[in-house]
Amino acid sequence: MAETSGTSGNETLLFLTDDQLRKGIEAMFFAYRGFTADPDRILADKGYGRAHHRAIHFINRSPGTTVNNLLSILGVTKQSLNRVLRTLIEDGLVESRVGTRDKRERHLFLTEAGETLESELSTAQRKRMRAAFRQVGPDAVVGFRQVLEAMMDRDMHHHYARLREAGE
Amino acid sequence: MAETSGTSGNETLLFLTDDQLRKGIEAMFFAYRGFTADPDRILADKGYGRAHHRAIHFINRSPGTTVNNLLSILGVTKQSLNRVLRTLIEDGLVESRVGTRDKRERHLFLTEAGETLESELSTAQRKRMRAAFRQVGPDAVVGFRQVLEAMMDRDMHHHYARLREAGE
DNA sequence: ATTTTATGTCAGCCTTGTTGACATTCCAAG
DNA sequence: CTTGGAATGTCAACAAGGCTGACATAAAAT
Repeated sequence: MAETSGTSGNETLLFLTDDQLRKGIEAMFFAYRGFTADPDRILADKGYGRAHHRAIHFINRSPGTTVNNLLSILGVTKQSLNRVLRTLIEDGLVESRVGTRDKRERHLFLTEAGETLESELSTAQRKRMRAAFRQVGPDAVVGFRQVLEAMMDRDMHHHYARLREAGE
Repeated sequence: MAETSGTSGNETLLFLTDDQLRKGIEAMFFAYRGFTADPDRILADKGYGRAHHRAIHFINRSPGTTVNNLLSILGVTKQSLNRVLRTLIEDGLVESRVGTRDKRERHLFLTEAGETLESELSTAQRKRMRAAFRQVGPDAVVGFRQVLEAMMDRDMHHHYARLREAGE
């Protein structure tokens, strides 16, 4: 969090041609496909989709999170998330506990089975990320993260930073 | 193409914790949302989706490309692409010419209206990419592209490289 | 000439996004 | 206390864009 503070002086008048920018755009497109490819394969076997993966990931990251909190992270409607959550709960991967302080809220947890799937998915995804990071070296990794952070919307960066706090 | 040649010696035994990798994964997730946000808004107004954007982008990149070539780039089924192409053709954004040498093929071109929309979309997307690149500086940009390339599947990297040739 | 292959189209299904209507719970104002 | 509004979660129905299967046509092979 220290190194990304503000627009600190590096407004080095860069000549960025449309070509350079377009390469970045296309790289982003093709890389994202690779990024999701391994989890997608695993999920397809079990009858789930990418939406299930996202839910599982962020429930694992913040056990006990509420549906509403999850909604603002995922940026979908509650109705859309609800469908996914319902199947995960029915299948025994996620547990939904009614809030004690506020009974309107549902707090979400992964069951053991849920943690097993989460582990399988994130292991596959980390494996690819690790290979890429190793291939290019630590400086490139820093640059990678800097650009991605600069590309996020403000509120997404907020969620990203809050998750980082917790994990660090 | 010169600087990315092979696994050249930088296999520097990196200690990559699961935490570091997960940060990369989450950065990728949140950043991709930002990456598509501006075009998505423009498209929604006109009744199109992200799939239309992808088709328009790559037709613009390779005018006269065939449906089959587009398919392998986009990585979807021809039936799925066909639905999108049909609406674009009906709406007069894309022109489909039957091949002269091989009459089975359809060659795809943007019409003037298609080029107008393409320009609107790519201008918005480049604007965000440019802002991000400027914010973080040229070294970070290099690292960004290196990681993304290392994350692509082999065949996607192939398409990426072929497009780069043409644009350079 | 007839079969096989390549390419593109049409029909129908599934996931996952959307909006609208609604039930429950909490809280604040009367 | 009760009543009206806000917050939260659920149910229903629809749209976009993936998918597979069946099929038409053109080219190539036998």
